[in-house]
Amino acid sequence: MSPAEEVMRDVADVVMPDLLSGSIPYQIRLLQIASYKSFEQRVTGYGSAPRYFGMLKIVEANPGIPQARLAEAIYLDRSSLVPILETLTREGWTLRRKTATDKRVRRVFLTDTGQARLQALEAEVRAHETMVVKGLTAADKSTLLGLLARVDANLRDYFGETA
Amino acid sequence: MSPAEEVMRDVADVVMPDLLSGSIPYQIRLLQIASYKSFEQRVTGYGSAPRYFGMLKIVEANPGIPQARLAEAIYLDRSSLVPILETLTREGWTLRRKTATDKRVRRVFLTDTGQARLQALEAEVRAHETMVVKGLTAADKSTLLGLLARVDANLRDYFGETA
DNA sequence: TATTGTTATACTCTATAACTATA
DNA sequence: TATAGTTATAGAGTATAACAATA
Repeated sequence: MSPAEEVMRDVADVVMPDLLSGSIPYQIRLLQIASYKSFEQRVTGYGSAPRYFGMLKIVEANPGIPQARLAEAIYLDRSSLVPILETLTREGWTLRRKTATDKRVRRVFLTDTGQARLQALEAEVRAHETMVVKGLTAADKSTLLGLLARVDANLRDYFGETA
Repeated sequence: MSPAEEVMRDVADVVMPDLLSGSIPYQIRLLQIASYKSFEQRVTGYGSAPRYFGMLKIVEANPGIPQARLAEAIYLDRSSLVPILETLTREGWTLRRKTATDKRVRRVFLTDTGQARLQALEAEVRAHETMVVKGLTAADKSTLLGLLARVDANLRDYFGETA
């Protein structure tokens, strides 16, 4: 068997192109996938809530937010939010109330038990974040968030110009 | 109408919780979504290839890589890779050849035209990256990649310990 | 006319399990 | 027994278009 006929048997032997290793969007993408997977794997026992933790925190901070505003805040079409709220309402996290002054609008709230369970979930979220940023000093984290914010500003400019 | 009855009309009025603004995994997640969306919106005329650019670069750097190794390199199940390769092969980017020494294995290559078109696509990818990191110095980019690599190391440790 | 929430629908992406052929 | 590729299938998650109610 000539060397050219041998078959690669181990991922460790795969050559990663420099272009990818040095690409900030590519690294962010890989990191996001790994971070999200580890989060979902670790945080169990909260039904569908972990994946909507950010959204639930926004509801907590904006009690009675209209569905359309909530959808915009998490960059979803308002039709995509409907099944999510149905699930979270069925699981007891959220409730929707009609608005007296504008009968088109339904306002979203946390239930009392949703509020309480969100505290417990938040502790798990913080623990996960601690794992993710282990070894980074407060200055490192601040630097990282600052650089990510600058990248985010570029993307907002881009969408602002093209929208 | 009492103030409490007024309805929020603008996303700008939504309060973003500090926990989210200061969360590195959450910011990475939002950034990834925005970055990927801007990339797909900008780079057109290359069929399905833009979303698999990273994979195509890995094939380029590892000509003849077995499907199973390629799937591992991009963190996909090997069954998920099959329809992707069927599409890219149908569009003329890739080809698969059986291996003489191990008849189970199919090795993946770029076609000549795939190789040539990948050069043109790469120019678009670089232009997109330039937009994303606009305003960052070489030192900033290096710092950002270094901090992301440290986060990535934490996640690899985590998966290494739990797998 | 425009907005809100909803429904119907379709498409993309992914994993799991089971199969075949080979090793 | 284990591995490589495939197929069938199912489940998220999302968007678009069209609708009724309301502004």
